[in-house]
Amino acid sequence: MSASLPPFPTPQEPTDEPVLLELTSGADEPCLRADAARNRARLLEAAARLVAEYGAAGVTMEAVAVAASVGKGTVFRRFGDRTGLLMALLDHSSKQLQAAFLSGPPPLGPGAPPVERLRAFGQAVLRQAADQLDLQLAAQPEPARRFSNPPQRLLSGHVTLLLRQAVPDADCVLLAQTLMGYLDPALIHYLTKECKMPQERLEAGWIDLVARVTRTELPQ
Amino acid sequence: MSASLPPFPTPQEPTDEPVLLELTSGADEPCLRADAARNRARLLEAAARLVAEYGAAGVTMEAVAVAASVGKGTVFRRFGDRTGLLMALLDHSSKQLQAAFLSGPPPLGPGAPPVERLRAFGQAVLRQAADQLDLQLAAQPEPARRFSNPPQRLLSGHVTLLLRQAVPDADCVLLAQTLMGYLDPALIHYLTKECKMPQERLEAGWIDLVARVTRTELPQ
DNA sequence: TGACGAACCGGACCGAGGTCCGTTTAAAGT
DNA sequence: ACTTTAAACGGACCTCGGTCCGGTTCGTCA
Repeated sequence: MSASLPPFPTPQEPTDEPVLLELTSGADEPCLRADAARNRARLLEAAARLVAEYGAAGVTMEAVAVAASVGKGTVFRRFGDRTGLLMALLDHSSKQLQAAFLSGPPPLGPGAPPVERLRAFGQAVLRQAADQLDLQLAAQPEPARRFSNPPQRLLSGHVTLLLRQAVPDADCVLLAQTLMGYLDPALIHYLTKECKMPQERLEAGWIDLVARVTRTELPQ
Repeated sequence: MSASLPPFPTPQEPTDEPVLLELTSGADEPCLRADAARNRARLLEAAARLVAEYGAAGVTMEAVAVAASVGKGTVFRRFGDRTGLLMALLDHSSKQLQAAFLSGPPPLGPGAPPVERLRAFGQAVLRQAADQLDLQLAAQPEPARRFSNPPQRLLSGHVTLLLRQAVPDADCVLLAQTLMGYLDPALIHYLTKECKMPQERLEAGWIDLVARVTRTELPQ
């Protein structure tokens, strides 16, 4: 456990919370017209079917359009681009994770000391990446936007807050980005698929990394 | 300086060095036929011109082919794909950096203690990324290959070796990937361009990160 | 020098992402 | 019910990365 920090039963500091909230409540679906909503659902379902059958690589914008009996332009109007469509597919489990660490039970949610929450957070992200790896890889935006997309910012924002509690006088934004880098789907793919590392090693690596970054001792 | 570590005047451990060497001596240009070599040079020069004039986004495979008065197929035959061409453009400065940390003067090259070399390494990479940022971004391969490409592996391999000297009983491969994540061009772009962070903050962040990861004290 | 084969060349071709714009339609107001 | 209008629709169209294959050229060996 951490050395000089009292346990933190407080949910979060209210001063920093708005940052997260405004990112959480993305104005994703302002209120779609009836036909638009119907087509959106059709498209998502068709895309999910294609993923299940041919993998993420099989999700061609035109294929999705055809499978949903919808014009190609409609797909782009609704989701912006291919990345947007794939991220929409990931949205559900993404929201679940968010809820878990924003308001779920400890140690992931509020109530546990920050370092413990950090450990749980990494573990949760690593396990979510284990399934969905191909989809998360395919949903990765072009490099220039990898860090600016809302879900990514929400996650790193959360890590930043936890770090601020754990190591108040560090440059927590930079440290948070470093920690998030460890959870990059592309890295996880490389380590697990190409280097054949077992999941447990990645999780142990995360625990160790958190300890080093926060300058605390390893648990147990 | 580091606490319990003796200074390391030895260049590198010879046992691990082959790993780096085999990566360094990539069989890039086995010995091209005369016309092929000529076209290769033409293409690189044309590509560089296009970068200078329109930025990396202007480097279209066909545009390069036309500017070099060469068939489109030739571009692909020589460089494989767009990423290959852009990486070839970066190759020169990339090789320079390699030479600097493999056999250059300390603290970057052999002769300085590993933690000091790590600090110098990050600084060098950050500064090289500062120029060439657009090019390095554009040269980024698709996510699934970001970590498997030779230059990346050479860099992370070097960091791994340094870490093995600094923190022998850690999982240095994972720690090295973490450190490399901090030096990701996409992250640097996000932090400097979108978050407006000054270069100095990134460099200070690196120094601090190295200290935390190696569990040493900050210098000075 | 002449002939042979491997390497190279080039541009037609294909697939996929993304844009455009004329047409259709859902919903709100009269 | 009728008009209106902003939003949604759809598919032709464009660009660009990547492939393919028939024709050409370099280097070698006799």
